[in-house]
Amino acid sequence: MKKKASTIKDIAQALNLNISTVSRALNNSRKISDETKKLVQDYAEKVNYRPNAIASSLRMGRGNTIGLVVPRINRQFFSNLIYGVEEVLNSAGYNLLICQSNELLENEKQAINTLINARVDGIIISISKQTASYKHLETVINRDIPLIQTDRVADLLPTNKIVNNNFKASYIAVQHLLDSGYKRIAHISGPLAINIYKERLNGYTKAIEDSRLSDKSPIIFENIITDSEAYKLATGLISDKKMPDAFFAASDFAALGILKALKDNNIRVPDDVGIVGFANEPFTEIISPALTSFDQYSIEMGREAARILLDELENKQENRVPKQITIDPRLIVRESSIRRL
Amino acid sequence: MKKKASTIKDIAQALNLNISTVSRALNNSRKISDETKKLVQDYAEKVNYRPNAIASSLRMGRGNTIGLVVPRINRQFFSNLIYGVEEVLNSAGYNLLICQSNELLENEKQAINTLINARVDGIIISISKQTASYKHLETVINRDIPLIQTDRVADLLPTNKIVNNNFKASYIAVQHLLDSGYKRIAHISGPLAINIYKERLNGYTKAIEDSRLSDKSPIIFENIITDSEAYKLATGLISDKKMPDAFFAASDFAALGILKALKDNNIRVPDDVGIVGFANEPFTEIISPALTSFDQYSIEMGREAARILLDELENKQENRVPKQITIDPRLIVRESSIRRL
DNA sequence: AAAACACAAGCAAACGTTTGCATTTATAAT
DNA sequence: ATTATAAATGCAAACGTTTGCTTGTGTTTT
Repeated sequence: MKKKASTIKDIAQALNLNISTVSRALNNSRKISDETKKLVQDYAEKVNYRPNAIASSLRMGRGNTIGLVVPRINRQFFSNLIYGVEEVLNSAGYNLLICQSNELLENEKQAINTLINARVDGIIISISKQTASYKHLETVINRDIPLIQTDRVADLLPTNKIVNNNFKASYIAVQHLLDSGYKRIAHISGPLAINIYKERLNGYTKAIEDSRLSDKSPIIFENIITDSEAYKLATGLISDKKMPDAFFAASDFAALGILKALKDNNIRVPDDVGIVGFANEPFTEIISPALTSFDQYSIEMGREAARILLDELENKQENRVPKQITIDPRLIVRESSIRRL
Repeated sequence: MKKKASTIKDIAQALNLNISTVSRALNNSRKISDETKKLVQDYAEKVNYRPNAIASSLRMGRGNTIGLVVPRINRQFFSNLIYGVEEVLNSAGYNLLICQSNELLENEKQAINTLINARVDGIIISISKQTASYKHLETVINRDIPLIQTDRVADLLPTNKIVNNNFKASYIAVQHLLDSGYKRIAHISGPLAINIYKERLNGYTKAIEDSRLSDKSPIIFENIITDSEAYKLATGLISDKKMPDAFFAASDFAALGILKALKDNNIRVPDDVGIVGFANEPFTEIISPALTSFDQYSIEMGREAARILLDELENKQENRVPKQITIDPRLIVRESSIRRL
């Protein structure tokens, strides 16, 4: 004997009013007398009326929902991003539909599909490692669904973008190591298919080129992300006696692996070898020696992505020019890169 | 001159069919001839038809969407939880609507409201620090929306629950410290309004009682969560010369604060003082000495929560008895708690 | 006192699906 | 040839809102 949820129709019936009146009363329309409004609202309260957002969405043609696609929800960077997105979106009255691609293109396509079908008002995405074809994203654009790319972006797509200045940050990282007196600086890079790693690599290369070093040959190791990969790499370098005197790693985890390997082989950091990481993972300030790294303002990136999206939604105008917001990561100097002389 | 998205009505018109036929063809109903199916499906493909999930939801009375409410998306534990939930839900064809309460009851209520209005099929929640009144959750139950509580739960509410066995884990933590030869074991607790901290405290107390220690007086410090709070606490204990010889902290961050303070005061861990934390935060195995802690299987908890929910949704039956799934956290022994003799 | 005007409320269509039932057509059973 | 049966399609209502338009009152203006 469960009573089903009450609708405006029920209320109208009970109060001997028309549903349009009830609807307007609940939405505080000025066309309705205060008297009736109170009557309706009180009764709605009493019967625990909850507006059916689905019906409303259908009628209004929009659901106040934003879709978000990230590679992995539980990576610190992305969970911070989501945090920021949710914060802004929620206080603007939007809901957040979240999908993760697990770094797989197939899942990403699937997610985009779901979001389109759900008629989200906009989509924020950080593309997967595999994403090299952009057809699914073009579909989004063609449907006039505002699309914002963050962090990992497809440069060619004409969408708003929120990114870090990876090039500049890397350039600064190398300069910092040079300033500390290191001379043979290696770069540990990630999968170059992802633009951020490519950019960090470029920043590194340029900085080395621009340096006053006599030996300007870059030392690059690609596709190293986990600490164990880095550990192996560093161990190999030690036994091959090819140890550089500094590392700029494109990820903190890679930096950590290097650090562990060096410690295990009694090579002193920062005295013998300097290290700079990237992302300012929580552990960087906790380990010993604390790791120099870059704060990416991930929460703020999320907030900004949401803000841009809201702006686009609320000031709908023709022929917008896609803009790109670039945030400079902040170098956080810690022990691992300051040579005690 | 933008063409609006095509609907089954458009397809029906173009193909000179009835919309019901189109609908059935797209849903692969057996009532439709293969011929017509192919015709419809091909045409739908051609015009890039996307079913309007909102309309479908309205008609069907359900939207294949699950709501999730957590205190903070970007805490490791919760982002892992979400990861697990998303994984299971997504492959079962459900969408995930995420809200964070920011540890505020008001936000939590608001989130629940939104989710009810969105007519989600079920809700998974980890309640906020402030949540002491459960009216909003009762509303959910009264509306027959399946509700699953995880980790932080309101015991009195008759819902399914996925929890850690905090009592048992704490008991084991203390036993482990006793086995390592520590004799004055303190407990650093969190806000006791949250059940998990209460349970951990109880486990600690019981273990001390059950011990063979001559001095069985518990040493408890409440409401310490951040590492800086713990740092201050430990520093105070040192200057007051009231240092216990071991700490079991209800959070890794508290444990970290203690550890830092001890190191800064040249007290050796684990030789002079032992430490055990809780949650197995990523940093625990990275710092030196590595911190003994408890893995909570957070991803698996998320998966399990989602599974339970799906089960409840798919095998709808009257008078279900709410069940509680308890997961034993796993003690991960690291350096910080093994006394080298 | 008639015309003009607000104001409040009602009517009905629309959003895009799904689905029970009715109808048509082709096929099988008598 | 007639009827019963099955197969394929069409019709129309329903889900719960929102909103332009119409209608009915009572108040103001001339």
